[in-house]
Amino acid sequence: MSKSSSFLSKTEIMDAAEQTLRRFGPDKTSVTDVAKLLGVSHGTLYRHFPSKAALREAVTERWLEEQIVAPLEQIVKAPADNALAQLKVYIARLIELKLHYAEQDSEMFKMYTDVTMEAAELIEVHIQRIMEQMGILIDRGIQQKRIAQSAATSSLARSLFHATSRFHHPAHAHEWRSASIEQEFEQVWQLLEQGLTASIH
Amino acid sequence: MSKSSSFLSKTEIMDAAEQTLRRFGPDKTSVTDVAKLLGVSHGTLYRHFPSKAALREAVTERWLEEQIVAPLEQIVKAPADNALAQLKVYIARLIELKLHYAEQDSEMFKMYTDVTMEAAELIEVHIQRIMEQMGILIDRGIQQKRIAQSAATSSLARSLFHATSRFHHPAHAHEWRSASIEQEFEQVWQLLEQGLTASIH
DNA sequence: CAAATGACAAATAATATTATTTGTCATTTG
DNA sequence: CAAATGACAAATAATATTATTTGTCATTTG
Repeated sequence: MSKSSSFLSKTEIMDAAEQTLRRFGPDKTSVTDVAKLLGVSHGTLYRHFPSKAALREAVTERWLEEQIVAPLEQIVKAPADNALAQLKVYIARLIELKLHYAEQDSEMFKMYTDVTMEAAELIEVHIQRIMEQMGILIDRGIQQKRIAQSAATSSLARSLFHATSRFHHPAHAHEWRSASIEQEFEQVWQLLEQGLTASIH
Repeated sequence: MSKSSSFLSKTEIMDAAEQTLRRFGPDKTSVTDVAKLLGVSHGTLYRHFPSKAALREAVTERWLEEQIVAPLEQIVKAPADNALAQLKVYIARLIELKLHYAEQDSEMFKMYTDVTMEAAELIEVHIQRIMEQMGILIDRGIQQKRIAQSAATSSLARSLFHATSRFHHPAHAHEWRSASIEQEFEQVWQLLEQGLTASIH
């Protein structure tokens, strides 16, 4: 992780912070550890981030964008003749990604879980991003006459997000080990899908 | 809290434990504190409960039964010409009760939150109780042709429980302060209700 | 003799002490 | 002169030490 330019950039600091977080976990990484990895004094980091919390949040925000929102954007961008099926794929993928990172990138997932408790604003923005993506799929479904226009798109997106919280909210991560969790989502989805299509079939 | 009979009963111990939990909170109450309140040696309590965890769980189980399940049973028992509306009242009341105790009986609610993390079995039994009650209302709704028999009653009950987790699971308690929480439930319910009634209207 | 006691060891928690970390800012460096 | 440094105080965390709590069981009590 040698610096490419003469001056230290936010990105370089965030890269080093992420690496340190993965190694020591969010409880054990200090600003000093990150500075040590970069070969600079810890005071330098305070010229780029106003506080440790700001650095943690910046790293988490980027992680969410790259690891969760970007892969989901692929689904939204892909052409689909059945937007309702696509919406299910979208939500199933959201759940799958959360489960995957909870297991495979546990320290960064813990960081994200911590930030969820502390930085409500950042998380609200992230949820907003997810709901916007879902909104696109819902609108597409309405145009295809596969989803009934029973409420505003944004309300529907929010309701779908909340109704599936158990499957993607980090507070429930320990419940994801259950053998029946996939089946449980499947059944919740059946109910929601019937709600979305009501008065069409 | 003077003992009514010559021998110490489980109930007396649980009463004293509940009183102590309310006063000191689940983190600060020791078995010795409970024994002190009863005027007995702490060893005596171990003749009635195998461990502190068992006592905590017994108290929580009783609390859930009395404070949550019993009031809900009133709704289930009441005669209703519209079982679907009754089902909504049931779930709204479940949410209202959780919110009420989170605010008004915070130490016992904290005890319940702790137990939810530790004693999965006890909580699974409690959820089972709730789902049985919901099952009765769902069956009633099917008979009244207000709910479509799209899946097994127990599956529907479980799905409704999971889809509304955000509003009654203690891990979300801090989110219940949001001003829009009631409206959010209202919208999730609209979607679920349309799912439940699909192919009837 | 069933119920309760209380002395005891091991585990856990609380407190006191020491070490690290966070955040600032006057000074240094390229 | 913008960027980085490093000395410093205050806040926080880690460790060591002491006190309490948990759980057991041989003995006592009504």
